[in-house]
Amino acid sequence: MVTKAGKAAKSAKQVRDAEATKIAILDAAEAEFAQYGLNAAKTEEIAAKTGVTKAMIYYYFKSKEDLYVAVLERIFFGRYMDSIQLEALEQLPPEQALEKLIRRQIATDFNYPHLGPIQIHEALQNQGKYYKHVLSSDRAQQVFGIVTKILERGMAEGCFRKLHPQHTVMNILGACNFYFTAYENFKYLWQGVPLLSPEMVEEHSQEVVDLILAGVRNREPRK
Amino acid sequence: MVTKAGKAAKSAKQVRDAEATKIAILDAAEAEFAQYGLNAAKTEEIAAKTGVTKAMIYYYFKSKEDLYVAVLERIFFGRYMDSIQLEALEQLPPEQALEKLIRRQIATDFNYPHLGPIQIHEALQNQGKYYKHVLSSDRAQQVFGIVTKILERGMAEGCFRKLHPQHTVMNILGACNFYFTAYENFKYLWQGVPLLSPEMVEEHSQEVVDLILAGVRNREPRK
DNA sequence: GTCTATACTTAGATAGAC
DNA sequence: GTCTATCTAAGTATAGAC
Repeated sequence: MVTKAGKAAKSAKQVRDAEATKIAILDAAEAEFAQYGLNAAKTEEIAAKTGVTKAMIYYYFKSKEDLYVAVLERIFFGRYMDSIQLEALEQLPPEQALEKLIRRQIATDFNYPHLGPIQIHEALQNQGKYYKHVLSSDRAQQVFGIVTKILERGMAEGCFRKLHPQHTVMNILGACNFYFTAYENFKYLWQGVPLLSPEMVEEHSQEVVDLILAGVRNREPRK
Repeated sequence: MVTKAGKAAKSAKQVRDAEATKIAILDAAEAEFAQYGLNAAKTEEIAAKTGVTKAMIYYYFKSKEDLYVAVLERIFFGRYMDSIQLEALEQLPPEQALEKLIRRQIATDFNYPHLGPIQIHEALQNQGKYYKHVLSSDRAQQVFGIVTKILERGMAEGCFRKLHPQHTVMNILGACNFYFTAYENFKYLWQGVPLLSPEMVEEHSQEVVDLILAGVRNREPRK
């Protein structure tokens, strides 16, 4: 998502504003890295999209690698974490918590379309090397632990059947994210289906919620 | 997956064998494109992995782009299609067909670890441009149509609840594939869990089968 | 803080010998 | 069919003027 501050600053040309320029570069870099990943992204392109010269990138971020790390951290801590709001789910009944989690995950994928692609490129191209310190941070461990806890609580209370929490977390995220990740291929398979329209995304949410909730629900509740 | 013919030919050095060299190049290119995608892949690296010089790549394939297309076609028509065997599922009862489909999809992901990454890079980096003619081919349309038909048959027969077939196809594929795609990131989140061991992949299969079958099953069958 | 110009490096592609 | 050498383009990064 393009930050307003960034856009505004660079459209009113030649205004010297360090913070705005930095943000504009981060915004452009985010889009470039989302499409190409660290290795195929070009600083030239990032500069062009930003509306500044390449030299500015190196002035503010020292190297392409450093810029990449800055983008990774901003999108995870500054976007994903704020948007997914996992803490708020801890107090809800397991089924409600799971439904909200799914809806928020999909809304986040839709609102921040660069998030998923950046994470995938990082996994495939760099084997998570630059993402390691993000995901092994206390904050990330704690927040993802909440999802596992929701599933365990559901099993303990008897509303969820016996599940492997870690597998289930991945399967849920897979169902949420694949839709967006694979969209550009599937549009050729299902020509004419407007997969990325808001209506279809809403349909997607509902389908995932129905599928997953039915998939985890315990059909033989204790007496 | 590295083709035997390719390996063998290039380990017995300097044997002039056009077909074997071509296969060896395709094998190396497949691995390189799986990690980096078209744009970040380097012909230099492909040549080094193959054990031949860069010039050979251009002798056999004319350009990096042409080599990429050759890899895409081979992995889809020559690997995926043979491995997934969708035609064999048409006659089975819907639930059995769906279970087999999931198990085969995951086995295919495991046996051909380059397949998923190549497809994803193609979607993200090139918006499916080079994959278009593959996925809009009669063969692909027909084969993926089988999956949709299995779901529709299940609904017609009353064993599946009301589903949107296209969403369901994507959600199933997402649950199957995300495990492998995101592995390199999740290993940092769940340190010590051997996600890619054969035992865990078997567990993954079982979890997805259980989740999806429970998720689509009709709980109020007609009388 | 921003630009222009440029050094340095790598990667795609080809020519020509063997 | 394979290699060495090389051309050319593109990309990362820096120096220095404004």
